[in-house]
Amino acid sequence: MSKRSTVTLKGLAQELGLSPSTVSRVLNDAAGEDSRWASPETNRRILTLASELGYAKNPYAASLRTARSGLIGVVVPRLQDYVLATIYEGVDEAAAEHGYVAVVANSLDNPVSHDARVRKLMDRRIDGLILGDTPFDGSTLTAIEREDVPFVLVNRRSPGHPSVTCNDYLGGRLAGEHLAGLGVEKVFLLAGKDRMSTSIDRTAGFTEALAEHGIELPASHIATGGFDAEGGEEAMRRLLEASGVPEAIFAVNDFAAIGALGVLAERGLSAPEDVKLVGYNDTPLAGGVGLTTVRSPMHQIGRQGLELLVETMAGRPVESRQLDPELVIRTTA
Amino acid sequence: MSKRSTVTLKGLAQELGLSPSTVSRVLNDAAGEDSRWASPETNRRILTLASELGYAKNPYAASLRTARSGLIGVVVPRLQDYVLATIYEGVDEAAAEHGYVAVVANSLDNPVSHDARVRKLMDRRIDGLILGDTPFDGSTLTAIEREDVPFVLVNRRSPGHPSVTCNDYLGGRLAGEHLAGLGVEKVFLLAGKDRMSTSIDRTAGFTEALAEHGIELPASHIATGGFDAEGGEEAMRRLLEASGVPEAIFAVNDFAAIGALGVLAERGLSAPEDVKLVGYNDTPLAGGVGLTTVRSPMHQIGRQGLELLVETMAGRPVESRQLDPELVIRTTA
DNA sequence: TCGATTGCCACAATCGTTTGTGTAGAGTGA
DNA sequence: TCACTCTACACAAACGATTGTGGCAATCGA
Repeated sequence: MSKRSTVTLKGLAQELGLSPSTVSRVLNDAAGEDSRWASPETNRRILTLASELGYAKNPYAASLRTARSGLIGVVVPRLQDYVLATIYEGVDEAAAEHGYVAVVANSLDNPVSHDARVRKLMDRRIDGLILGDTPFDGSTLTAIEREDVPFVLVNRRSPGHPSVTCNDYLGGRLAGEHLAGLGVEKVFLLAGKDRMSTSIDRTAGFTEALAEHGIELPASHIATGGFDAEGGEEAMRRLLEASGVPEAIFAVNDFAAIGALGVLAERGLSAPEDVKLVGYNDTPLAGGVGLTTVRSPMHQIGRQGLELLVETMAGRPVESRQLDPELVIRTTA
Repeated sequence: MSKRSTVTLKGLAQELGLSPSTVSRVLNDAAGEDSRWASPETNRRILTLASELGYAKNPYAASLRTARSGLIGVVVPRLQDYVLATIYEGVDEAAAEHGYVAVVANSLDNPVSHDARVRKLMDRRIDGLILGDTPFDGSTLTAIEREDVPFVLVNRRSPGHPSVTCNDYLGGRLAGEHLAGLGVEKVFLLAGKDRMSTSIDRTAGFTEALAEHGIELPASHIATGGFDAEGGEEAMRRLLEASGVPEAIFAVNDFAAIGALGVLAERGLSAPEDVKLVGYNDTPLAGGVGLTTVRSPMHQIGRQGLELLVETMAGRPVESRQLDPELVIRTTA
């Protein structure tokens, strides 16, 4: 714990009367105390002096030599979004366990911004990339594939690329089954951003489950929009305007659901009395307002995303994972 | 845009028939096209070839030589918190403008975790540090002051250290004045975590404003707790249990306010009919549920925090800044 | 016309690690 | 006893930039 660690490998070696190479090998050996690179006695001396002097390797010198940075880039649409923030926490946690440090960037779901952010991360010589903002068609991936940095997708999937996501199709089904079980007939769907697998899959699962129960979902009962409260409000207003009041609503995102709830309240409508409402993700606020919702394993998605990435970085073949969601029944449906 | 940029400074120089030093100076000169380090002709040749080949300097080699990393560390209690996520976005944005890249870490408001995260950032040789999790007494700062890395506080202040915060005292006053103007007498305060300036200052401003209107706030009407929905629920329950139903409530955080709203709803109480409610920060959800709240300039706090940091890194003297909040009246009060 | 300046550029040391290659001595087996 | 294999290290060459120093022409001032 000295002033701004100025203790170097060479310094250590000198102090110990050893050569830097030996000290380096011992310090880097995972075996630690009983590294095979030096005598037990020497091992001990190196380790203790290093910790005494608070030696911390200069990551730049090391990276320069090894051409590995120990950095993992993460790009998300927006960190303000609780869902992505949670996923990132999972990534960060797992990254730390594997000795990496994660660096995030917001793409705002804007291709230009996306490319700029990715480039900036590349310039930092990241060892791998985790993408949380990839559309279903994978259109933002072309620039990345040209460089040959390993990457994996999280939250949103795109066919042909390794990803870890929630099983959104199943999630949609859970919501559909539940609502169908409630005996409703006229239902609205706040579908989120089209082109994203989260929307596409949840929508597919939902409509299919409804169909199996003889409930049909005309296009006029579906509205796309943002995944946030504002997006939910807006979509809700449009549907209300065009098709009147429904018996039930499925919003593919809790925030959108809460936005919808606000709009309903304006009209003097409340859930579940006037209309059943189910959301998606189970964010803390859902608990706060008693929202019935589909819980997605956000944190796990992040963790496993990172793990999948280290696999691909190690050159091992990987396959995408889908984590199961779970229906959480509260009061709104 | 070649494969994983393997083009180096030396390579560029060779290609151009120049020495690396010249190329380096020109490339690093902010003057760009008309750098004074080489002839106009040479300047042009260097710049164009560099961009043609997609040359990106190896930041590790550069950092090794210059002992500057271009990295700014940011530690926040939790990125899941919308407020901190927004502040971070501000930091990140301003950092990019100044040529830095920001790296975040969650401390969870846990001293052990805090120290570990800071250490990890230090090991990465960050050039500066932005702290969003400092308690009023500055107790988490001792380890940091020992190293001599420049740092600034954001969101929460601590006397004697440079910080940029919301003028929370004023924010508290705004809430107090507003509620007093509504003619209420029995009011509750959900004060958040004690020991944090955000709580302390908002509480002080609020109670003083009330006092000026002859309204007193006994200790039994104040509850501390987390800054999230859960914390708000819990605190609300305790107060309700101990002191009955109030006429008004000020929660120092929107999420806590929404949590309280949920608890009120359970009891069949609603705002503003049964009880007036005002929150703090003006997060998007506040708009969604019609919450009257004090808007704090979160994004700006982040931006200016970074700017204050670059000032101190440049060795210039700085002083703390307090940004003014603004009352946003919606429906709950 | 001559010394001084300026413009333009090259040399070479250096930052702190990592890692391929050597090597002296101790131990081992036949 | 001899040829070998280990053990336990040391040497030295990278990695890719930055930067102090220096040199050679051309130009300038007086």
